[in-house]
Amino acid sequence: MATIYEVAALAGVSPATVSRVLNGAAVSPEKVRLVREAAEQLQFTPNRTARRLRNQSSELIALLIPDVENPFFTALARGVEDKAQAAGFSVVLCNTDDDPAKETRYLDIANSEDMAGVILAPASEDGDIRHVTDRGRPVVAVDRNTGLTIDSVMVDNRAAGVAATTALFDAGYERVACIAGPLGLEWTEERSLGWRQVVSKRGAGETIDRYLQHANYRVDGGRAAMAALLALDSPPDAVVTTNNLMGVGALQALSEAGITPPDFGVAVVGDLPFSTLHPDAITQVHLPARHLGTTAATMLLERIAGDDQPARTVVLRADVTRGAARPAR
Amino acid sequence: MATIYEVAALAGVSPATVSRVLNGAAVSPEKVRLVREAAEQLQFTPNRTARRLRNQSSELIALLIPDVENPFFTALARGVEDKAQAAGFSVVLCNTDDDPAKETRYLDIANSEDMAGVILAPASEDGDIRHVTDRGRPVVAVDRNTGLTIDSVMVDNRAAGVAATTALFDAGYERVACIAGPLGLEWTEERSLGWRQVVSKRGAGETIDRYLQHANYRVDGGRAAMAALLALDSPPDAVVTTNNLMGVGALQALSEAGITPPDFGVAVVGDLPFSTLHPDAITQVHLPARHLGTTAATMLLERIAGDDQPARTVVLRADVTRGAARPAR
DNA sequence: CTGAAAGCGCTAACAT
DNA sequence: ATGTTAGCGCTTTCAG
Repeated sequence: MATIYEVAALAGVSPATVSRVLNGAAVSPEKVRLVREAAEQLQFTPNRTARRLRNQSSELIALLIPDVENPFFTALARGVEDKAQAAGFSVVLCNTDDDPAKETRYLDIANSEDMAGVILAPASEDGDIRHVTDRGRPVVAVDRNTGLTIDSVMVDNRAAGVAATTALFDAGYERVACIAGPLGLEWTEERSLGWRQVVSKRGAGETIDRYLQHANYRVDGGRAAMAALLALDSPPDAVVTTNNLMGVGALQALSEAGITPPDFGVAVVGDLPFSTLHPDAITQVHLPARHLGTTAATMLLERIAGDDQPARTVVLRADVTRGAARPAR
Repeated sequence: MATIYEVAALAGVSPATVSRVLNGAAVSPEKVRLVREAAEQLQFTPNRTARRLRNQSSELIALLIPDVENPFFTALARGVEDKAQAAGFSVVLCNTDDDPAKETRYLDIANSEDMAGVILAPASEDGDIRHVTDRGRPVVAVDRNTGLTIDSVMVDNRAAGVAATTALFDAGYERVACIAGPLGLEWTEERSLGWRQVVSKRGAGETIDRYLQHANYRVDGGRAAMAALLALDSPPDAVVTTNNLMGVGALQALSEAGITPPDFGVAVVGDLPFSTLHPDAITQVHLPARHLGTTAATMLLERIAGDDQPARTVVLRADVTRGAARPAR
């Protein structure tokens, strides 16, 4: 790797001048040319490590998500990347696996790597985010809340749950169950509260609790929960899942039982990734994953640029694609 | 951020000793204790930037993939991450969008960030990989070939195409079409050559070319190509798609036309992500995505550790899950 | 075993 | 407008 000293020597100027040319400070056109030629000739690329050590900051944004294999988060990542790229920043994607320890580890790395900022889908509400914010490094929470008052971009989870459930009742289903994630995770609890809210008005009141299943929030969890629901004495005729992956699992279980929507109503909070079903067989509450990402990135970039207004919370709304009506029996 | 100077001062030793403690060099037990306590008290985290500038190397691995939203590549990424984590390395995921310019940009970054190595699913066969290898930084190619003789981990694409096509003929289909990616991409051409090879033996010879569709290799491409095939005078009764995403598109187009496998045979090279279809309705040639990642990471880590044997190429095999037989008419 | 000091490549005062 | 120089935080000779 050539250094600015070598470039300077070849161009017959001082290293400082080379640095100035690189950073667009005032230099005579003549020397600019000389430096550019020398840099070209030596295939010079500035050493980011040295620059960073000097500047105590980099053009790197850390994006911490629970799972790169979940399309919701990859879409979000795409949104972040688009905005970041355009502003000259690179994004470092980190998998936390929803493990607070891994999250902490990555936050420490963000610090010791002098990253410009962090976008975080928090694994828990009480992570070590202060380590980062205390050092003046901006952090934006996305999709999930933190205990701290920092910028955040959320989805109206309650409304999403309500919308999914309402769509099913409107389509003529009467016994609407819910497959929710584990207790204690705010996003899934909110969505299932939305379900409960609608069911308590429009459903057959006494069956509410039997119709609420908690599962791990992945495909296998959704599948198991759906199987359990189908095995009930008086099974539901429709189901809401509080995320995309459990939706896939539920549909798999239905398919294995020989049941096809809309014979059984299905509403998913989230987008069914790569679905090969007929588009309006089911109801989808589309979460604005990518938009979540672009919004978070925009806010973070503002903070990086020095904006220090009070913490903001943006709540994005999901929009619904309603599935077909329940077929007559 | 506390520095080793502050730790040293607090512990009453020299910065060099602090460094030694951190790096496990020989230091008297007494001072080790002193240093550890001081570090603890100051919440000291070593500055990676400074360390890297000094050492000219980091514990960062760059992973360049065309698309984070493609489950094949996220599975691969998981594989890389697992191995890397275990060895104390962090993985930086970079999206190239199959754009050689972006690829070059990221390779430059890998250089100027002093990354330990690069795992690359190349966007083209003649990228600027030399920039990196010339600097002695190890690079492992994965999933696709480069022009250079470097370590690589591949899939037997031809065999995958053969396996997919054979499964369809064996299941009783007679007019097997192929939806391939754009011309000029080796991986998809190889897979479609596998198809051609089988069809020329077992198929109705004269229709080969009409049954070969080229599409962009994403969902919409597969869908359009499938629609085109269905509109032919004598349409096929089965189709092979050369990747996962086009498989999804093809299934969508079939579903829109009211056709359900196995009434129409479908074989996909790659895994159908999050499929809600009945598991054996279609044939899948499972590409060992994760294994590709772990293998590449293992090879890269060996190189990083100093291994300098000649370049190796590992070819992994796909295994097939056969779909149902064609129903009698 | 330990400390002093140089230097990784770059940038930002400070001079000129 | 340009050159000189110090220093970002760390590791590693080199002395002792």
